[in-house]
Amino acid sequence: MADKLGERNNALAQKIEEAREKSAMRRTAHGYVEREQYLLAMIAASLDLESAKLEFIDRTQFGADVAITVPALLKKGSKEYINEHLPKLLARVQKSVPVKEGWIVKAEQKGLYLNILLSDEYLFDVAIKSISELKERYGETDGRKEKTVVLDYSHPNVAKHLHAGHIRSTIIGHILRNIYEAVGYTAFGMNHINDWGGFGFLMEAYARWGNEESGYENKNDFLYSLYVRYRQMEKEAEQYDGGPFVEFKEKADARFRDLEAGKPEAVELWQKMVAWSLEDFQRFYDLIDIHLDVIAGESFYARRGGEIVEEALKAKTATIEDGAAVVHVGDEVDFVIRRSDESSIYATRDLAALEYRSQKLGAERMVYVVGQEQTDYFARLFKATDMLGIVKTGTVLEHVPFGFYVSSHTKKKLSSREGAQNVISLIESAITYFHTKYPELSDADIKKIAVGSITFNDIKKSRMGAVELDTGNVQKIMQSFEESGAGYVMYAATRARSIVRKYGKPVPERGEVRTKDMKLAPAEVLLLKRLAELPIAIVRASETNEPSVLAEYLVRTAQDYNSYYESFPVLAKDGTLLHPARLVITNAVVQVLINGLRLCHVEVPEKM
RNA sequence: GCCCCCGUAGUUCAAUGGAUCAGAACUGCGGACUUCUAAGCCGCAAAUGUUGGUUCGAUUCCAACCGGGGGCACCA
Repeated sequence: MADKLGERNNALAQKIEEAREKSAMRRTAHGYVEREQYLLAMIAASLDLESAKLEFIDRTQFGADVAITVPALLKKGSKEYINEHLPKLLARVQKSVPVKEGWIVKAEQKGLYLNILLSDEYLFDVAIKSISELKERYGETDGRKEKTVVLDYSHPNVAKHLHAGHIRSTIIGHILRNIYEAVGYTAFGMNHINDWGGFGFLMEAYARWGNEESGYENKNDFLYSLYVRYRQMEKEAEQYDGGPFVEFKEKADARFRDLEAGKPEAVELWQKMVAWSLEDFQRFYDLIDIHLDVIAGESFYARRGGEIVEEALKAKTATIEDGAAVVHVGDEVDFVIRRSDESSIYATRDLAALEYRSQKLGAERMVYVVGQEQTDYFARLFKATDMLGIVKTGTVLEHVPFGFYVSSHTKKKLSSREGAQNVISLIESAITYFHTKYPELSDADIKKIAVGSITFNDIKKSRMGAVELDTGNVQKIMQSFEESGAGYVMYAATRARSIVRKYGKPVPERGEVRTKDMKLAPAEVLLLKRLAELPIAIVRASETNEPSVLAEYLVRTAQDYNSYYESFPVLAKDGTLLHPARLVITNAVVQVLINGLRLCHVEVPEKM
């Protein structure tokens, strides 16, 4: 394999492997945070209730802090559970160490639940302890340590512009990547750029109209103009039955075969064009400050894909139908894995990518963050993967779909032309908008607010829902970003931090807080339990592939804090400390909000 | 035609099959405030598309229907 394509792929393979090694080492070097360092897990462990479900409940409403149920027992019938098992459970809890040592003030049965009232001192102590000890790593857990996940997101198309859908994939994918890392995975974000399919057309177009290149400042715009031009020909061909497009297509297909064969001229031209597009996309990635671990486009997998198809045909797991290689993935459903002219198709490359990620990167889980319109495709791809034995047994393959950006006028998906409304200008508009509105803030803070508002807007609700954009009305779009919740959470964090900053001295250690100061007000009980929930929210977000779970949690936490802030002053006007415990809680709030927001790709500004 | 997703206050969204409250935000109406940042706080009003089924218990699961969106093989 001495051709240019082969050389290039070898170099890329090495880079991918290096990136993975680095990521795995980073994870193991700083160790994993054990689940048992957290409040609910500690209670469960000390009561020997591993299979039980524990959840925080409202003390003002239920007179208790934690409710316990045992789902396994519940299934067998509630009467049996309530009359037999629950009293036994209660007796066990009442004899346990936490009760003897006064961590649990009261344990009682209430209907289906075993309710536990914690002592204020214990609640304060444990919640604060884990936060102040773990600091920026508070929220992480070790549930998935030494597992590898590959996340596939962003995947723009070469020679086209990024559109709104790419933002969603990039943002949701990147945040999921952060979340997976927080639950212990070695996470690996891969940008599977479409840099292969349809390239024959582009190369033929370039051969014909490439001399117009100089008229374009942005080379990707030039490529896009080529795309538009041959698409136009194709459309006309559909209308007038062939025409000049027939010849164009023949030549284009020949060029694509040259490229797949690794012919130097073809590969060189292709590389040049891909670089033009990447340069353009990079502006977006830089602006939003999201950088995937590796860019390995479809081209990287094209060759191996061809071999996989051959092997499948030989093994008779794939057959030829109308000249194309297909896998029967269901009744009367054929999944095309190679075109009838024997060139590769996206499925060919996707199969090879699955194999690479499983065999070479050791991925135990693969997550595809791609729009909901491709649900059928991924179901078939995964079925075919299974039938051909492409990945190791037990590998989890998931398509994580998300809803479209829709026009708030028509409620319909933005057309690709509307979608092509420049993503970059959207971010720039946000920066201008916030600058005008809050002129006293620094450039750095404005950028944090603008980027944070955009990313949070994408994850504040469950990903399947459509995100409405008031197309053509920048002001309205900005308002929706402003109301997205990011500002609210950032604001809560900023004002909490300003209290800590104003105090100016190191925040007291929890050991320095006197027991009598740990007598908690209801708002503090609520807030501390909320703080203790961060790791739970992160785990749930990872299990459901739903960043909105974390976003919701952060908004609720900010709400609880804002409410607390109003009625519980920490410092006197001259800056002297009124109440040490409140300062400790405030400091913990700062840490929790910053940690949660960081996973959501939101940085807290210095000032708001 | 087949397949997928979504139907919850006027609007945009929450709610691992559970509690006495189906929670928020926006809008509307009404408040408080010379202590730490008002992008804030407090209060009032307002909702599970329809009909069945499973269950001790359904917004959640199942079926049908109604309404909205998306997809349907050699594009990605």
